[in-house]
Amino acid sequence: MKSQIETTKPDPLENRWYNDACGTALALEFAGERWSLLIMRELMLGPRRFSDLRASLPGISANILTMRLERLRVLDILRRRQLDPPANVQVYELTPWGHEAEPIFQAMSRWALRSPLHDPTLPLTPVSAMLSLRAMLRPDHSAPPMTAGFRFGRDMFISELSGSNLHIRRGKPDVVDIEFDTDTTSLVRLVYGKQPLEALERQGLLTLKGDRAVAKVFVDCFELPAHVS
Amino acid sequence: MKSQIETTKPDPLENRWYNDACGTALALEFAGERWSLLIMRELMLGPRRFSDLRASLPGISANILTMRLERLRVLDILRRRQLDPPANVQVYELTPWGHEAEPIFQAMSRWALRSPLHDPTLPLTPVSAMLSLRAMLRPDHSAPPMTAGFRFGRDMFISELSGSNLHIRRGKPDVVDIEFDTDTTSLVRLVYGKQPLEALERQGLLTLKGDRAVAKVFVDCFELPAHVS
DNA sequence: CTGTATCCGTGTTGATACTG
DNA sequence: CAGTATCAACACGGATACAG
Repeated sequence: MKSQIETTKPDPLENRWYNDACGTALALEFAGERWSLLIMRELMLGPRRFSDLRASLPGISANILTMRLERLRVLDILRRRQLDPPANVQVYELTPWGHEAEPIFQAMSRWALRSPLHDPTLPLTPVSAMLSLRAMLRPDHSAPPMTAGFRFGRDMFISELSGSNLHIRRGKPDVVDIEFDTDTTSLVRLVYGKQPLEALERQGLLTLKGDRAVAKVFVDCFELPAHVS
Repeated sequence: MKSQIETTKPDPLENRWYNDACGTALALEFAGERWSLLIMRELMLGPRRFSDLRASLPGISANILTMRLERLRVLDILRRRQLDPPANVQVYELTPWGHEAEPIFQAMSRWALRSPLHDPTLPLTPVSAMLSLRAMLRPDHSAPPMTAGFRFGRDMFISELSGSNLHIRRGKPDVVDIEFDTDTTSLVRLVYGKQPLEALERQGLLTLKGDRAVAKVFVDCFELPAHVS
């Protein structure tokens, strides 16, 4: 069929699945293959290494991850970068345009979490837990600006809440108003399950530093969408 | 691996691809298979028949369409409905929750169309053309409220522009301020390519009814996002 | 005519093992 | 650690046949 000589490495760009000028179809051609969007999600809060990604995406196999990364790279959604010595490792990071995909994740989350099939006890990566906060920030909350730190083992984040904006970056939470040291599932139970802070602390699932009242104000800024039917 | 006896009809619900509490992963389990989102897109502006869908989704095969429809039905994203006599045909229509997926399409479109790989000359279905108008409505436009009708052969729509809202429904455009009789590609050239109305009319690609000045105001309410880099 | 089911060739996916 | 190679299983798309 193709008049073109077959190349050893198939060009990811000529693989057009849908022949459609529609933006949705185009997005699906870019990132509609299995795993692609989840890889992008894991990169939304900063560069990651190959093995980080593999560990965060339970079930993906190495060859598929390689293929997806290569395709996303060719499409200019992400880049591969060699870290300066002495680290000297390579990481994958989103391009500015890749970062602009975040509204897709927010729209998908807000829609899908309304299903009664959502199971909040399933595991969650630190990145998706943090991104979910941004997606589920109540537009009508009235909390004052504050900073909150999160420690999920080695993964640490600093978030700055200010009005309808929640800025998130990786980093050791040094000077923050409140700091949670926990795992992602417990954070979900606290923030979305409205499980009492004290109960989680008593079970040893969460440690809070900072003002307890401020922490409760923070938690109340977030809300899962209501289930359908 | 599975301790369960295999059923003749595999339950679409037990097919969990990603084991992840993240909303994005859940959305991808619901609608991440090939074609699913495009089927939903085609239903966003009203019920369609099996053969309508098949014709709108060039490349899908009948068995795949059947499988996707069944899965979306079980998930309560769409329903199958028997039209009253004398029509007596069955149609597929989104549930209210299915309709709530529209922000996903908007986010995907706005993101993907910024790629230089977007080819606006590819074919476009009437539904995606109309939906794109809603996605690409400039938030800062200052046009007064107006109604615009669209005829793409048998597919007819009425849109009501009012501030930042563009309501769209199927229907014969009877009492509208302006009416376009054209094909989707020409509409794209007019609205996003900013090709002059008169040029398209001269080529016989478009017929306008109503006030020409109003039509130009309408067209200027829409804008494609700028390409990256 | 509308929609569904079955068969089959092909390409994609993913688990395992392996290499620089 | 960061991938590559191999191979089996599955999903896809096309054709065809079937049912209302």
